[in-house]
Amino acid sequence: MRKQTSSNTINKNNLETNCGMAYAISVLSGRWKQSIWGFLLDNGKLRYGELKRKLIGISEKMLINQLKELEKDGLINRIAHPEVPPRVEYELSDKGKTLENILVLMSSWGTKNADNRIKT
Amino acid sequence: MRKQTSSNTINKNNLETNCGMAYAISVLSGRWKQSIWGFLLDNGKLRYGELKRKLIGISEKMLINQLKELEKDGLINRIAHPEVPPRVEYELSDKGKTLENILVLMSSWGTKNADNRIKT
DNA sequence: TCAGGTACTAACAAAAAAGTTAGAAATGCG
DNA sequence: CGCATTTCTAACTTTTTTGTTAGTACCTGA
Repeated sequence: MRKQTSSNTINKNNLETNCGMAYAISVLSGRWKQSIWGFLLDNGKLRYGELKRKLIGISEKMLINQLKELEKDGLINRIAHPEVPPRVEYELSDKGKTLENILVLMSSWGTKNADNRIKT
Repeated sequence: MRKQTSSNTINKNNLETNCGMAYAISVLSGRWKQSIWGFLLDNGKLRYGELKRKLIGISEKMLINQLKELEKDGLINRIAHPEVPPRVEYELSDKGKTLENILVLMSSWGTKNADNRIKT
């Protein structure tokens, strides 16, 4: 899908491979990823449908999409039970859990600083 | 420019206003912002042209664009000297500097974890 | 007077991200 | 059989982000 030769993609890859900070931000940068991460931290395992109910406003496409990316980046585990109707659970992986310290800091930085924002 | 009623924008705003974590990530999420932040941390003040030379591959439009956003979010200060030819310096604001702890953590998390990435 | 350096701006185009809508597979149950 | 349940796909559109290219304004100094 993605054109690997566009200068857009080239620049992005350079930054991500050269800089751990950029990589860290990139794995958390989807519109819904932080929320998903937070719900999984609070709840342990959650089924697809439970996540959908918690993430108010998300579409099925975006939910799958964000879950797939988080899984690809190794932050979550997908546990599929071979049943019908299907039952799929998601949970933070060990790698995903190692973000906790950082994200707690970011969260408190954010709530402390968001109000200082200069309005447009 | 931006349509404030699209569900895209609504979702984005909801997440950013409800969650400090999302706000923190959003102010750092431009393609070049982390690099700009890093150079300003290392160098103190930098002129527009100096930044441009350091940010290899950036276009003038993107440089201005990212600087304007960082300024709007209060992370950097813009110091314009009334001279000809113009001289404009950028530096981290106090608010911008408060991100240092977090970004150092993120950076080391990133370099530690980027290799574990599951390739496509 | 006119090129040169500096920090931008504007108009447009391409690419990526997000959203919408419709539907598919698989099986148990009435 | 036909329907419900659950987790996803696929095709398509809209919105946002990023990139390209060509300028501009200003004074200085030759």
